[in-house]
Amino acid sequence: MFAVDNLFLQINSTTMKQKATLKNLSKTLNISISTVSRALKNHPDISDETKKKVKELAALMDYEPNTYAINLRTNKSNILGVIVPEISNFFYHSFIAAIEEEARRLNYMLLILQSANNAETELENLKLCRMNRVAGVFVALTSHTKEIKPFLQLEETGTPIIFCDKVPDFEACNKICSADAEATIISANAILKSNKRKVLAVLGNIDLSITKKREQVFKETLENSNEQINLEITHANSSEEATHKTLQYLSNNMQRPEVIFCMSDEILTGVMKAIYQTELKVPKDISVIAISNGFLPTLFSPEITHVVTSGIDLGKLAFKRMMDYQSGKTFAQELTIRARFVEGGSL
Amino acid sequence: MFAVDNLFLQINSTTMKQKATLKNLSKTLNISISTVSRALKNHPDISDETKKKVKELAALMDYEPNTYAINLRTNKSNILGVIVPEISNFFYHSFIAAIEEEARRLNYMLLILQSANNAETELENLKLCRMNRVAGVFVALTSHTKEIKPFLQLEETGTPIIFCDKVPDFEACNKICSADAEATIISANAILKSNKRKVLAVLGNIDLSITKKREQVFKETLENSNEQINLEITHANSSEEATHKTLQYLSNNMQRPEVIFCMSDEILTGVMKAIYQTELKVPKDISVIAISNGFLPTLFSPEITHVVTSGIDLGKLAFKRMMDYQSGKTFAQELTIRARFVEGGSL
DNA sequence: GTGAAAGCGCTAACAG
DNA sequence: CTGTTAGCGCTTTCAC
Repeated sequence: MFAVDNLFLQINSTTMKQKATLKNLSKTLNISISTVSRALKNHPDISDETKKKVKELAALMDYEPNTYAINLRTNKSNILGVIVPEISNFFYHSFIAAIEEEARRLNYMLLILQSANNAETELENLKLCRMNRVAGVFVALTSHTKEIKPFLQLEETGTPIIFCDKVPDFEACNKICSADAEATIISANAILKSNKRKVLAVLGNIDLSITKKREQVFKETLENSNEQINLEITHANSSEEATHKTLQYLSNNMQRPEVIFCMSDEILTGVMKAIYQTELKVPKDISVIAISNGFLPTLFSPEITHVVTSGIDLGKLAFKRMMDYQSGKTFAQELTIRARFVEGGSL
Repeated sequence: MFAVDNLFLQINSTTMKQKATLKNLSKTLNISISTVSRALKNHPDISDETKKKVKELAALMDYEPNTYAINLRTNKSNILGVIVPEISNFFYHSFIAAIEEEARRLNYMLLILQSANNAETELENLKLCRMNRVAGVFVALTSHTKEIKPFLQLEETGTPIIFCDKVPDFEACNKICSADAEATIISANAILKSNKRKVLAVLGNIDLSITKKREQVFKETLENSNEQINLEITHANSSEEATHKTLQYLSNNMQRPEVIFCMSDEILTGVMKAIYQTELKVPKDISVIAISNGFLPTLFSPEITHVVTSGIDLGKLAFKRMMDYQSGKTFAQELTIRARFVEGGSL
């Protein structure tokens, strides 16, 4: 204690204002920088006495290692890149939140980047990841991404890339996907079981592969059922457009669908607004089923029957894959999050 | 061109695999590192010829500056810290999205950290900011934060701290707030104007200063109106609790409120669920008004009349303040985002 | 057990 | 106009 008090005085008068660095610590203690460095990391070579001395002073001076120096020296970082088309989206939002939680637990930091659903911005984001020597990157591709070479190139230099949700076709890479087909099949089967025969499917941007996939599977499932289904399909690029399109179908009393399938949360909000604008009651006059991230359908009354593909689950699994990669399992692997049916009162 | 081709061959055979650094560039070009560095930054001293040569090679070798080296050398970074109690919250989410957008525009990167509404985690987050030599930090305090000294200390070392939304009482610091009182007054006045006299106010966690403030202002505004108002107040710590509490009031037919005031989006979702569980119709049987971030009220039908305090506006203003700070305006300043009344059909 | 020394990639005085 | 030099703070080999 006495020694420390002594030091304190000394520091107060001369070095207090100095930034605590290994060099400064070593100077005040009159030992070498390397010894200080080792002591702080509990290197076995260093005597307990020295360790104690060093650590006490370090605490006193609020020593904090300079991450830039460390990263420069070791040529790596504990930063993980996360590149998503957009943050303001239920799915990606919970995806990021899940990764954030895991990252914090395991002492990683996150560089969160959104591509504004723009392939060029995405490339820039990748560059930012490179420049920051990230330890790995999670990426959900934009719908316009044609070229994944830059990603694979980065991976070749030893930086793990985990493609999430929106993944490329190319096989030899790590992918974490939602069970899109499964979710769609579950939805279609629920509709079949409900015995409604006039079906309206409101889908997203027609250019997105996820839209194409869901459309195809949805159609097939209904067709293969041997039931006489009257299926209408429409596409909307936004919640507003979904409202608009849906209203057209609802206003035509002859053709009015008995059940509406919404392929996403965004579509669902649009569709529900359309329904509210009519006098139709759910589920008496019209039924609704959606594929969703899980939160939104519970806001309505009755709650909307939906199939969950969870961004949280996806984020957690992606993170786990990243950690496995970091510990050597670098082979390509495709993992899938299962879909889950959630009974609401809307079907 | 010939020269470049030549270089290419040379690179291909010997240096291609090397990481592009100033050193490597300088070696291949037989000029000094500093000249390369200057050429790349368009330093006026350097001849156009040299600049051209250097830039061509840099492009060819995919040169990317090492941010760690730069930050170490210059002892600063283009990273801004963002510390919020939680991301999964309409308000903070849009707050972050707004900052993200501005940051991207001005070439800053974001270190997004959530404190899980825990003062200790918040302190750790601050430490992460320090360790990363962030150029500034935006912070929305947790409701448990008692001690803001660590923040002020960081500011003393030259790192701007902008307190946002949940700000400390201490005056001598930069704050960006929503006009809480104003939003509450607008809500209360809307209720007074509606001539409903049985009012239920559903508020958030009673320990939060924002709750106290809104409660106090709400009460005062109603009291000062000289109208005979029958006001009930209840508190809920979660959406679920809000549902539960609201149901108790709704089930009692004698006492049933005519209008419900929801102090936040979270509360609003809970209250609406409760209403849905009864046979009551909005606004015929019961009216609703909320203070909100703007998105959620539009999901219901009729849309909920609300007062917007926008996370986006707050984020944008906070970012602007940060930039002003960076360019020298370091004096303490308190800025306020005005509230905006949005007519829905629920009152 | 401890220290000396080299170097990660870059910037910025200073010197020509 | 270009080069030399001295670090930023840290890790790590090698030597004692």
